[in-house]
Amino acid sequence: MTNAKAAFAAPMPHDMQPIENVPLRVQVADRLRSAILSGRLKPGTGLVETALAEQMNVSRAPIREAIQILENDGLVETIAYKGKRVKPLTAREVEETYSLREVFEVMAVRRILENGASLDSLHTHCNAMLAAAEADDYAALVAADEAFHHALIRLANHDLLLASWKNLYLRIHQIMALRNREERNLSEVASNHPPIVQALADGDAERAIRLISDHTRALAAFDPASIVEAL
Amino acid sequence: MTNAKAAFAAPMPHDMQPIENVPLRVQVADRLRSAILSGRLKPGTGLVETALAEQMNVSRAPIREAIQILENDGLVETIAYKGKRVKPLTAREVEETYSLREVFEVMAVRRILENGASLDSLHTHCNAMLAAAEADDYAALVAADEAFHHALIRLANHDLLLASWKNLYLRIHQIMALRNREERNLSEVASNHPPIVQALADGDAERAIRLISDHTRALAAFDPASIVEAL
DNA sequence: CACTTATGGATTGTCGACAACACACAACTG
DNA sequence: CAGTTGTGTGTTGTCGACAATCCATAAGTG
Repeated sequence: MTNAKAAFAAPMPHDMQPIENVPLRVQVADRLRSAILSGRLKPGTGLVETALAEQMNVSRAPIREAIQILENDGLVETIAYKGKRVKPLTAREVEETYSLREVFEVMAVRRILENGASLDSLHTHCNAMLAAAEADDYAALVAADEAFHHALIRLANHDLLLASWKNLYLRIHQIMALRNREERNLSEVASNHPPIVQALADGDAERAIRLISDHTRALAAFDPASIVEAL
Repeated sequence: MTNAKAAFAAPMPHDMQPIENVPLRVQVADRLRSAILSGRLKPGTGLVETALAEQMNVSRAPIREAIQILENDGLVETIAYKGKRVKPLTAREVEETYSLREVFEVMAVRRILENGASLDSLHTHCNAMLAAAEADDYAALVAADEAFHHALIRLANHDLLLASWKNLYLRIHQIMALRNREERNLSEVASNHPPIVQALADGDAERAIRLISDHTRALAAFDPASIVEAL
């Protein structure tokens, strides 16, 4: 693998990674997205281009484009000549988000059973969840949970499904951040997942689908009081 | 309903509709989208901001934003500092598009059967299709077909599903435009739909789902030769 | 007082110019 | 001639300024 071209070049330290050129709009979009998904920017909050531009010390152009990116993510909405704001979350939207997610995951399960795929990654993430539950580490549990479902979708080998699921999961992130963490039993959440993997391993379509359905549906419970209504 | 405020105002001709202020970016986006969906702009075609700006006699800003809109529609892709182009259509993408559409429509059928909804609109569009087939009017048939499926999704009463379906259908438009019209029997296509409505009316979930599944799957057949490969 | 018509402030929409960047190809160097 | 370094060209990325639009509020009008 060693490239002949580099025969002359000095030995490179390993930590000299390529400096990546991140356009401003992406940096801005990432910051804003993170703020929204973490709940620091609440639904209904107005986003004013000039103000953001000044705060972040860039011109309005990248801010505009960043906001448009978030609009595509479904996190921000624009009202022409009036303003842009973090999209308010309605109870209906939450319900729809989770129901669509259920359909996506069921589709993934179907495809995995039809086409076959290694379930190793699922096992790994299951173990991570159990460990996190053991350690009473909420953040780690959530991360492992997402990793599990992400892996599940990826195993379906369907790029469009994966992209759609990722987009949908953004909102789920947001919802989870806003939800008052009426912590359900961590180990209970963790223990929900291994049976799914087992059903997949057994090739038991009906059981796998039922488990996934029940699981995603259980998460949809949402305290409407924690929804921040529109301005 | 006559508004008291308008008591003084002159009688208005009916055809004096409100002139809507369409931002340039939207006009540009609509034009470009139409060109892509109709196949006039083929996959792989490069989109150069300055050139488009000059052609359409606007500045680059609205062009940029329009292209970003199309990117969200999944019709265009950007390669940083290199260019933007109409997203190439791979056989895989086509397959994925149709398989996801199938899942969406099955979801809609399920919800309609669970929640109930008036099937009048479906009947109307069915009749339109049959009439179009009778008249051997391909364009009308395609339009009625889309209207039928659009109505089906709307009946599911799920805004997120509707939005996702619309986005997906954009690509289907494009695919149909590029496909060499190996015209299947028009009346055969038209006659596929009434049984679906009947199954819905009968509340026969399994039959309705099977019919919809078969129907969308039948449409997925695609001649790979008609795919315009990347540049 | 009911209604219409100015006015001002805030925000987005559009513009033209310049900077940053990637790529291809020419020029150089041993 | 292999490999490196410079240079040019075409494209996107960013900027600051100005125009268009909307909304709320005030001023006018009978």
